[in-house]
Amino acid sequence: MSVTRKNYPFPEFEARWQKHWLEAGAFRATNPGDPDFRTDARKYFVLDMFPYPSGDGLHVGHVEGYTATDILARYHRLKGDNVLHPMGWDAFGLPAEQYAIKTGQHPRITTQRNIDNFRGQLQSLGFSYDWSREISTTDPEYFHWTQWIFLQLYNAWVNPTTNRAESISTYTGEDPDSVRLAFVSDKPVNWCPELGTVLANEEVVDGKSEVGGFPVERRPMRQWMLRITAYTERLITDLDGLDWPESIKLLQRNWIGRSEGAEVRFSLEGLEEAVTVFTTRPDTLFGATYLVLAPEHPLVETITPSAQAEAIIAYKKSCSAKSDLERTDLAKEKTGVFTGAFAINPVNDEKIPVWIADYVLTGYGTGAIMAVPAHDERDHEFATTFNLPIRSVVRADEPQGEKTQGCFSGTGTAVNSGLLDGLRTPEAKSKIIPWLEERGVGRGTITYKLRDWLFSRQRYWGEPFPIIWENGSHRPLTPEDLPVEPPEMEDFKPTGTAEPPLSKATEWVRYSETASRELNTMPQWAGSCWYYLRFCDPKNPERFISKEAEQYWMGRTGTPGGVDLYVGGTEHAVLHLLYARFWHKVLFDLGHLTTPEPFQRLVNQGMILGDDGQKMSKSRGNVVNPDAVVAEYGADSLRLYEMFMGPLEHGKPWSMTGVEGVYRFLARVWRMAMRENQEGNWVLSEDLAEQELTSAQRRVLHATIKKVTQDIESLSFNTAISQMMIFTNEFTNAKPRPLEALRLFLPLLSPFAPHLVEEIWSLLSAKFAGFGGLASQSAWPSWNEDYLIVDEISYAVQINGKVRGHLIVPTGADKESVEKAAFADPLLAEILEGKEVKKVIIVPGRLVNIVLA
RNA sequence: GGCGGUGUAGUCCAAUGGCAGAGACAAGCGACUUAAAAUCGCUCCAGUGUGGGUUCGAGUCCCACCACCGCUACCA
Repeated sequence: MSVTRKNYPFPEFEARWQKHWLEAGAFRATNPGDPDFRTDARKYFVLDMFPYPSGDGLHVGHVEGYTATDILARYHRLKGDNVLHPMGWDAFGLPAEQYAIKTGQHPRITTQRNIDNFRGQLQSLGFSYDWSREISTTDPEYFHWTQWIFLQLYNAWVNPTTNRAESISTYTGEDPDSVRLAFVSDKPVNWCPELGTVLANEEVVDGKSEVGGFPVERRPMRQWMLRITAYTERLITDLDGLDWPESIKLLQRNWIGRSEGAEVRFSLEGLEEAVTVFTTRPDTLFGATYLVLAPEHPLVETITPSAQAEAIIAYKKSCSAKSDLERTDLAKEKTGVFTGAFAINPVNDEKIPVWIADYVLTGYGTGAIMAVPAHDERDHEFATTFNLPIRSVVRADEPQGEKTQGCFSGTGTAVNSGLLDGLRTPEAKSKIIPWLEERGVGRGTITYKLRDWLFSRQRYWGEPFPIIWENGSHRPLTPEDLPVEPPEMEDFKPTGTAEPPLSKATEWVRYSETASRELNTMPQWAGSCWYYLRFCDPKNPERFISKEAEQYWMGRTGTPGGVDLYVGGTEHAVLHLLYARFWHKVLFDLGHLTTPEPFQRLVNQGMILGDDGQKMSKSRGNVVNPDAVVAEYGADSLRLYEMFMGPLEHGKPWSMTGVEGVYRFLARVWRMAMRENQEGNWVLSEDLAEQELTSAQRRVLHATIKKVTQDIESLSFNTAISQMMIFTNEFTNAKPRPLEALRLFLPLLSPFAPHLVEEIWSLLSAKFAGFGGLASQSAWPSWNEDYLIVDEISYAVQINGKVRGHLIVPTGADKESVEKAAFADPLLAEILEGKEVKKVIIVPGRLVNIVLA
């Protein structure tokens, strides 16, 4: 830390103002019904992705997003809005539990310590959160309602006629458990032996766990699932009405992975069973030269003649032995075995062989494909490896040249395809589907990549399920039984088997003589799926959110989303943001919410890189600790620097000298009002005076109000700061300095550097009029366009687009007089000597372009 | 491999299709100072990754390529 004297005395006042704001409740949002609720104010709900309180503390990446939202929150307060700007903790999760296992400390203790640390760090940055609304997902008063929402899911189904969730009591079929939105499944799941838990598809990357990078294998286990697939269409179409980055919408659409195509039934030679395949290219049916089933396909045993049985069993064994990691590693080499069975192609009655291969996945489509090696790369590779026939049935529009070796997977014209010959690919598709349907051998259909959400984990540190098992069947607890708190346990280590750690709490597990509790817990995502709702009404003991609070904070007219602005990192594009939308829609369908979408406007902050341009990491040694920056340069400098680095959405490298730059700027602002006297104390500057602004000063001031206002609205904080630097450069040396400039400027700076502004504001209010109260609660200034007008404008004079001279004309001159003035210029006359003018283009206020023949 | 994003001064970054520079960092010079720091003032530097195209006019729009970053990956 520097021992030199600070350029401005931030250590003397930053902590003081933080304390003052907190004690005064300066940033408290009011709900309808509160005594000081203002009915005339508009609501503004600006939300951060609440952090997981890790032991490492706050990262400069957190600070970036949190500063952006804090600026918006403070800006909207100054505009008079009722601003909801809350903070909380996503505190269940694997790292806390693993740390607890390592150190023997209960996760509740370490989590509480980390939360206290995070809260202290956030408060030291002056963020204007309404701390009276703080929540933690691990608090029983909070997860009470997480469990309640699970019961809503358990007790609901999506009625196919309305395509909306409703009470399970409206279901008239025989097996309600087959349609519940929360259900039990025995399908193969992602099991991570190292972590001792199962994981959602979204948590598995390259066959490894997203947390820790441990190998993940597939094995069948009894697990709770959430039927997110019932919402695929709405999760896609409702993206349209949201003000989100297109790239994030695209990520979600791709993750949901909608594919239009057809299912086609291939009968099997000598057998009653048939194989149904899914294809997006039914127009290539005539080019299908073999079928492939996934090794786990249920028909494999049935269709395999005894002669082949051994080879098939051996292959299946080798596949299941492979972890997902190995399967992806070996992606290039296609493997497979002929089953010995043959299928009949329904379009031409051709007899084609049936193979099994692990490049066909059991979970997608029907788990079986028709292979068209001439027009699908994977099929082509497989057919080449195993010497299977390749038949071309689509002619490319353009000759493929040398690439006769490869396959053509684009669209073109059907050939060698009987009734489809001569048709373009889209027409061929729409002709063959009705043809298949008429003959009962196929139908048009849509499949999705999105699978149901695996919702249970074999962990201790998570929400217990409000479920009881008795005689092998499950039933829900009632809302009166909530919350279900986890048992106090000394030993919460994973058991090393699929048996969850809660099984060791035998007292807790036993619910009655014959019934026992569900032993799994919910995944970390559960708590973050609805926390934004709880912020609206965090203390309500009766409901997860009151009707009034929900309608007020989440209601919007004309748009589907409730939260006005949501800022966070891209890493949640397909996890949290998809899960939260799903829960929100279920609660909406069940009548608990008024909007169909949770987040209207979403912004992703870019990643802050180390000063070497690399991702910050401990191993690279390029991590910047926000606490150290605050200690050396102050909270305002850190906030301002992170906003000045560049566009919010972009990745940008850290630069300590850049921090010094904004620090010097803040010191200049300080010296606009303050002067250091002989004794080395800061006193109000004698240059300050109630003085009329010059027209040049007034122009800069109002241009600054305009630019900062517009740039905050568009989240262009870096250019807003740049404009405030222009203002400061203009005014630091002005003598006398008009107080009016500070009255209007300080509120502009206060969302960015709130401590500094608050301090100057209070020092000025002691001596001058018009600075009363807190700067954080003053008013946002407005600008006057008239003050921005200048008397004369310089026009560029171009010949054929090249600048050749300049021209000063009075503001507001019409095109004709500008043109006249341009031609009156003797320099121009010289250049134009003997040339023919073809065209004159005049851009008002900017330039004259003379086009010569 | 696919998708998305970004390429502008030594560096970070600005520029509704209209004079490439708002701001900052770094560098240099000067003022103040016994000196230094701090502060103040001034100065320097690119024709916008490459190649085409559209246009009176392109950093900006279109096409192709290159580089870097991010996401995704046998999804039929």
